[in-house]
Amino acid sequence: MVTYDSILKNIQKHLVLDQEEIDFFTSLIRWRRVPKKSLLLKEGQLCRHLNYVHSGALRAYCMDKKGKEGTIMFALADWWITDMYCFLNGKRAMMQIEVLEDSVIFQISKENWDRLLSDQPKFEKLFRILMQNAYTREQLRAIERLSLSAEERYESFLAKYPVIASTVTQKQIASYLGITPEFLSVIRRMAGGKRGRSRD
Amino acid sequence: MVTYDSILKNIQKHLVLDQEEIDFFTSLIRWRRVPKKSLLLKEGQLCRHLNYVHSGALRAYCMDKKGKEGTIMFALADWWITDMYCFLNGKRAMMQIEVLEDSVIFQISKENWDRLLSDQPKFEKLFRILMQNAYTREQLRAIERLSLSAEERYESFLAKYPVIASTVTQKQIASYLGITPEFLSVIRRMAGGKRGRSRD
DNA sequence: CGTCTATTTGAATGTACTCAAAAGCGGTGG
DNA sequence: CCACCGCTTTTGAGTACATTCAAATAGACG
Repeated sequence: MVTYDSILKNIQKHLVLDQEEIDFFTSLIRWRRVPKKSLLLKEGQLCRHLNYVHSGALRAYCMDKKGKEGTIMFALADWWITDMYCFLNGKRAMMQIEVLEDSVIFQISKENWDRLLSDQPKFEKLFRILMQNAYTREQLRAIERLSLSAEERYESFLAKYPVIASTVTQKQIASYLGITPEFLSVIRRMAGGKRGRSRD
Repeated sequence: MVTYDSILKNIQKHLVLDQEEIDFFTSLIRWRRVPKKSLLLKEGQLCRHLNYVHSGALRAYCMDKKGKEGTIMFALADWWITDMYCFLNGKRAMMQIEVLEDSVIFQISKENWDRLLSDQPKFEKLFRILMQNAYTREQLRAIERLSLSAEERYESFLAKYPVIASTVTQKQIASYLGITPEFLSVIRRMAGGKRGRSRD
């Protein structure tokens, strides 16, 4: 029913694998169905797994002391997601990972991840590339946060992640952009006004 | 005069190298003295090198359309710095890297970096770890930006990077935190006031 | 010593937030 | 199938946090 095609294709964008390596890799992962609204990771838990999203939608977020949510990332099909810092360092999670739509994920445990990297160092390259992509993405986000207005960040988000934008709520987008949902609503009204007027 | 000890020690925190690997690695890097106030990388240039700071201080920043600077990162002794996205993808730099103090750096060109990774895949692990550290650092920065006030972000910066804080100007710290130097000055006055009053 | 930039200070302004309430929308059970 | 419930989105008024601009002061460097 659920095959490893998606995750293997994702990996084989970066590595050439023989059958033995494929078998070893697949022996280390397990697939899980996770229902909408469930929490894949709760704050304070140990984060034991790295997750690949086969289908569905997840969101990682954290709470500030006033209870306001800050969305750290979204993960749709073909994305990897975990609380990376806690996964790597065996610390308790600072974030929660919430299931936005019924999803199917592949999980690799920290133990198996360590085994994968020590037994098959070839996979170092895969994770080097995934980490460098994640790094450059976060750095670009920091740059946009420093140099763009809330409205420009919203436009940039729509342009970069149109599929996410049409999957998640505005409240969630607002918490990713670092603004309130009320203010995002104002931004959308203003932007709509601009476009509307330009057609006169 | 300048030895490879510092960079080799940095690498050997993550990898065990034999003499041949050390020789190969050092054959791929060159050291450079760079004077204060010079630009190691200019916006629009191709970013051809990954830099390791042996001594001194560098800063990466970008300009928004109003000419306001946003500091992306600082790099003191024993840090790695480049415009990673452009280094990896051969794009023109979006950021500038400025020399804050007379510095000595080790550079590895993109060509040599590619060669290093293909000839000595062992180094994949090194860069996987450097990338994952950079990623988790940027992610934490995003979290703080989402959930902390300007004053709290400043306190966190002081706690995390005391050496940087005492090396660079307040203007530069402000541009890293995403606030104006005037407002940072107000924050410092208020914080000083708090500490002062608490001694009454 | 003079120049240049960083830092401080204050007033006026603007951007984004809080709070409250109404409207919209989706899901669920009767 | 419809009515209700809960959550999201919109709207507006008042407010707070942070910016801009201008000017004075302090520091660093040649």
